[in-house]
Amino acid sequence: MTNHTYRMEKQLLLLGLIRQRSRHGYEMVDYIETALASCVDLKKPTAYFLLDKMTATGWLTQTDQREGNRPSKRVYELTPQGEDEFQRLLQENLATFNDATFPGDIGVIFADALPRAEALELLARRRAALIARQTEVQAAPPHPGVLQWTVEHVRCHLTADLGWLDNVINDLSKRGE
Amino acid sequence: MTNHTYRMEKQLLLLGLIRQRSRHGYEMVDYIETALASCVDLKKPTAYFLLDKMTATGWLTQTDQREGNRPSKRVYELTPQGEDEFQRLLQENLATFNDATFPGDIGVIFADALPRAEALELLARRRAALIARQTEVQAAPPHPGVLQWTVEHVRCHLTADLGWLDNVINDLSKRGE
DNA sequence: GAATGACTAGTCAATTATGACTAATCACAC
DNA sequence: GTGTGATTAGTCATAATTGACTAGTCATTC
Repeated sequence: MTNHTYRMEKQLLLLGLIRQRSRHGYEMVDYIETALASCVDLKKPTAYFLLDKMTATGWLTQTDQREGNRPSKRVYELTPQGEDEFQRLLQENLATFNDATFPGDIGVIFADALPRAEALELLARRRAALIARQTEVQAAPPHPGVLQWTVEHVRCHLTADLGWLDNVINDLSKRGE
Repeated sequence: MTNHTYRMEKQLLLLGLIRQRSRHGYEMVDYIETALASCVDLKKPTAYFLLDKMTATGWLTQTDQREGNRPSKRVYELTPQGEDEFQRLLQENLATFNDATFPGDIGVIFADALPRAEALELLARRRAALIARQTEVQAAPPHPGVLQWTVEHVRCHLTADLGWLDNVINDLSKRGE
């Protein structure tokens, strides 16, 4: 009855955040979209969907907290089963290696459908976007604790990517000389 | 009326393959799952779905070819509008930089929920899987033409990833000394 | 000649994900 | 006092994707 569907990482992430301390939805979604965008892509409706599903399964509890007249917060907490599931997902995640896919390679594969000069110009734009991203990451304030690792991860892949892209551009511009 | 849905790369890929020469479905799906797995994740039902949709939109034509008693092949060909769309998608793909996401980072973020020795052992397994993948890629026969670039891409990201992972393992094993 | 596996076609129900929307409260600027 | 934007909640129709299945032919092996 293992649950291979509903990409586990998303559930792991939500469970992990709630485990650190009880949280409410908006807070998590906000945090994920800002601090953790480099790890997963998780939008609000999906988050609420998973949160409800995990509550139904018995991994979470929901409690409405109302402070003054503010719209009420729905606070999520981990149940013992939730903790078990968290442990399981965490172990699996840590032990597994997933390699990335590179949708950008598809364009490269078909690049010779374009005049070479045009392809090179478009790739130059891609390169500029990569550099911009790199600058952005370098300029970001240091992230606290473990998050530093995620930033480092992005940084090192950007560097690798730039090297590869420069090779591609170089090869392409030399072709047929 | 641009079509941002149905992740463009998948359409670009199908259009590009059909553009090279007319193809039938099985052939493409097979090729994508073996040679192009590092670029996209595209399963059969999705492929047929997109192929039908693009035919309905007028980018492709379908012709059934029957040789002898063999089950018929459905051969796809590009229409002029298909060619236009291919050009558009190709230009966009080449000019765009997309950074990867790293679902594996989620586990790392929560690694201290586990005894350190256990976390390290699990990460060692991840590392072994990465190395295995690396060996596999190195051992693969040289790919023809442009596909070499995609292999190179994977290779360089695996190297980067290994470096990062070793840092993480190292940091983690030193913590609290 | 029976079985197996590669080649070819698909389908369908179910799962997974999101864009775009509504709604309410509060703090602050103008 | 009137906006405007942040904070909190969500929903719903639709899009996107896939696992698991059916179905037929051909070549080859036992």
